[in-house]
This record gives sequence, structure tokens and C-alpha cells, in this order.
Amino acid sequence: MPAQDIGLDRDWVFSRLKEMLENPNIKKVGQNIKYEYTILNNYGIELNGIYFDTMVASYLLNPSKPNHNLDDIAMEYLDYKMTPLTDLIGKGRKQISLEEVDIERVCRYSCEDADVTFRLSEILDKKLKDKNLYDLFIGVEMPLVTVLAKMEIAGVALDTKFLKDMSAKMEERLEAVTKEIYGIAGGEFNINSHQQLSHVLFEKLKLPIIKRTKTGISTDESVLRKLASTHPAIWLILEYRTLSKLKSTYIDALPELINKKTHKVHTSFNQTVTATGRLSSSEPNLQNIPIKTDIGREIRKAFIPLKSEDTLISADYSQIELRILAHFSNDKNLINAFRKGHDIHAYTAARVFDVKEKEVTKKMRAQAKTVNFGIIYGMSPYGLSRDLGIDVPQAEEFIENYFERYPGVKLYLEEQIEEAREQGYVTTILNRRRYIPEINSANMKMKQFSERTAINTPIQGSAADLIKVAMLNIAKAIGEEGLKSKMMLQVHDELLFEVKKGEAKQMREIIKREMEGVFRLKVPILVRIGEGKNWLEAEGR
DNA sequence: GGATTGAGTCT
DNA sequence: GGAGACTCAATCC
Repeated sequence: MPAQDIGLDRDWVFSRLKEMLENPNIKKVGQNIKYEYTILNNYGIELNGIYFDTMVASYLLNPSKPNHNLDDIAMEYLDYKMTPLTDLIGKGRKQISLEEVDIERVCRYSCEDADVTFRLSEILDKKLKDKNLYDLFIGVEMPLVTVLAKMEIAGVALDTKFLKDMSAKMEERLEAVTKEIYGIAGGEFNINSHQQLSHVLFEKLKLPIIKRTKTGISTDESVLRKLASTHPAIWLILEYRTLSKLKSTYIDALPELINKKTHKVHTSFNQTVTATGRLSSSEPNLQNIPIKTDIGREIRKAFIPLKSEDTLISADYSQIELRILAHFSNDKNLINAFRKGHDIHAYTAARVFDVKEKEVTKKMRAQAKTVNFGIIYGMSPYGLSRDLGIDVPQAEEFIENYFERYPGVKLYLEEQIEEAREQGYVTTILNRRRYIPEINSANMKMKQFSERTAINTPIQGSAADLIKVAMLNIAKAIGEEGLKSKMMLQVHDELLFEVKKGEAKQMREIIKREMEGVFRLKVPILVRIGEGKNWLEAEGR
């Protein structure tokens, strides 16, 4: 009998399941439980007792895997091939709906999912314990599932009128710029096409080739900047690129994603994507909303509370990765700098250039800032020379100087690479693990890349650990104090909240307390917090 | 129609 | 020739 003819009423089924699903004492095992939570939420059911997510478990065991589908992990850990859905519904033009498939077959198919997931959970459970990942799993990642689900459900409101006006202005400017480019270039072409653009620049206008791509000539921003003085069209092309990116990716795309029922945009926070332990955000990605340029920054003004009497609070960690570096490396000077509350980039400049802190120029500070970030990424002298516009020997001297002033950092970085060589993986402050199999590769490029990974992952990953725990503690406090305000976004070192009228003072206190007090490091952890009528204002910009 | 490429956005 | 992500438009297959 086809499934659609079985005659079970959906509401009747849900009402029977609700009690079990909402009972926190009945433990739930599943694959991608955040999805189940969200779906059930749509039917007025709150999934409680979330205990073991096989997708999250697989991620902790090896965060570098390209995906953690049930099909793939069943094959990896059970050597079992899941029945493809197309075995039931066919494929191509003859494909039918699952509702039309015989109920017996749908039943077997569904039970296979449940059975495999449960069997996987027992195997993964043991592996997590063997690898000392169980505390991270039970204490952080599993409770985070619900927090992320609630953030996704909360969503974020947008000022659509503001974006519409902005779009119209951009359109006008884009048309003007386009015409000008055609005029100067002596003909029409598609400026968005690298192929056509590179034909115009390098064949028609005979501009010099700065950089090549795998298949042709590069026309990226760094190339165009270098060519800017050679031809008047270049600046216009750069402007065209910027405007067109902002318009297509943000200004026009975001309003399309507003949910008609909730009037909000609901991103997905992916918990099993990055190799380092960070979250990622997609459909839409709300972790790369512009802020660096004036025009891009305007877009943040469109992120507002749904109700005009409410506000947004933004809180972000100050220099969290460098503080983690200070903690791990135990470097006396770096620790001292943070304990005494120095401007870390100015402090570094003073030491590296051997001047008094008062004598540090803007340029010196900017250079020191570049080096500070470069250290976290395991930057080479070549990379630094490119970034600072100096020659390689100078960059080498710069780095040498840096390590002389921060000897503990040098030692720590070397130890990380050594550790990766010996055990084949590196770990974060909460013992999150990333394997680095290519660390002993004969291929120098791969080996060097691995060494940078060994340096960056513990730092980036520990920052991810830290904010995840802070999120759990904040969510707990909001619940315990019965507040209606909601966590909405996480952007790696920043959290954004929609704050109900009258709750701002209490929320500020909770957020600051939980973020700054999350772990006890060898250096203080500082959080900047701000409130406003839109995201930009809340960030104090 | 899906995959790849090149570009650009963020921390 | 510095780490980690996602999306868009054009183009390829």
C-alpha cells in the first residue's frame, strides 16, 4: 500500500510523539539533530534530551573530512552502504514522490536510518572517549546544538526600505561607471567577465601582465592597483568591482531571503564544516557582512531589531588570538604587555624598532600589526615582504627581530611543529584535534603549508573553543534569569543580540561577565560591548 | 544543470 | 609564497 494511503493524521501522530520528544529524561540520538530541532519547532514541539549527534561526533573525530553525511560515516565506521533514496523513488523523469512508494519499503528505508545512526553512536562514543574528545563533545558541542538552533530560529531583521534605496543609488552609479569605462576602453564589453576584461586590458590596451592565474592572466584587485597609474579606466573598474559585489551579494540578495512568516533572515550556523573548530554560516553567510570600506559598512545599518523599541547589543573579544598566543607561549614580554594593558601593536613596534612607546609612528604600528597577525598565520619572510612592501632580507630581519623580543613565542611555535610531526595532529585548549598528515611530506609546499596549519590551528581553534563556551554560559544565564532577549549571530570573535526593551542593563552585565570570565588565561580577556539601533551603531562605529 | 574558476567579502 | 570560511558571475562540460 502506498504511504499516502495509510491514513495516519499528522496532528494525531505529533500529539502522540510530543510527550516523548519533549521529555528531557528520554535521551535522543540522531544525525544532524539541529535540523530535527528546527523542524519540530515549526510544529510546536521542543526537542529535549538531545544527547548524541553522530554528525557532530564524526566532526570531532576528524574535522578535516569534506563532509559528515550519514552515508559516508556509515561506510567509514560500519563498512555499510546505505540504501540510496533513488532505489525507492527512481531517478530522472520517472522519479516518483516518496508518498507513492509502498509503505513496507518506506518503513524499511526509515528504520535503516535509525538503526545505522544508533549503531554508529555506540562506535563513535567509544572513539571519542579513546581520543579524550568526550568532554568537549558532551560539555560543549552537544549543548551548543540547541543554542545554534535557537539562534537560527531567532533570525535577524532587516531594514528593507534602506536596502532598496541603497540598491537604487548603486544601480545609478554602476550605470554611470559602466558608460565611462566603455568610453575610455573604446567599446562595450562585460566588465564582470575576467576573460573579456583581460582581453581589453592586456591585448587591446597592451597593459603589462603582473600576475597569472592557472589558466590566464590575473585581473584581481592587487593587479589593478598596480596598473592604476597606467590607464584611467583602472580606477573605474575597481569601483565597478566593489559596487557590483556589494550590490549582488548583499544589498539585493539579503532581502530576498526574508522569511514571509517571521519577517526575518534565518542563516544556518554550520557546526561541522571548518577544520579548526570555528562555526561557518551559510544561506546567507552572515559572517562576512562588509565593514572595512565606508560604502560596505553602510550595509550594517540595515541590520536592526524586529521591533523598534528593542535594540541590538554587539560584544567582541579584543585581540583574542594574540592573547591566546601569549597564554600558550608563556612569553614573558607578551604576557606582560597584556597584563599591563598596553596597545599590543604599539608595544610590539616599540620593541621591534627599539624606540620608546611614545615614539612609535603610525607606520611603525601598522607594520607591527601586520607582523603580529602574520605570526599567528605562520607567515614566511616572502609573505611579509609582500604585505609591507619591503624586500625579503628586510622582512627576514624584521621577523628575526620579533623573535628576539618575544623568544617564548619562537620556542612555542617550534614546539607546535614538532608536536605535529611526532603525533600527527595538533590540539586546542579544549583538546579539539586536527590531523596534519602532510607535515612530513617530501613536497616542500605541502610541508610548509602543514607547518603553518600546525601554528594557526591551535590558536584559531582555541579562540573558537572559548567563544563557544561563552555562548553556552550566556544562553544558560538568559534562560535562568527569564530574559526575552536573544542571541542572534556569532562572527568568530563577536556576538550579536536582539535586546528587549528594559533588559539592556542586565544583558550587558551577563554578556560581559560570561565572555570575559569564560576561561582563566595567563592574561586578561577583554570584551568591548556596545548598543544601538542597528548593527553598525552597536559596534560603536 | 552541475562543476570549476576567479574574484571579493569577513575574522 | 599567511590561517579559516561563503557567494557571485561567467564559463566550461
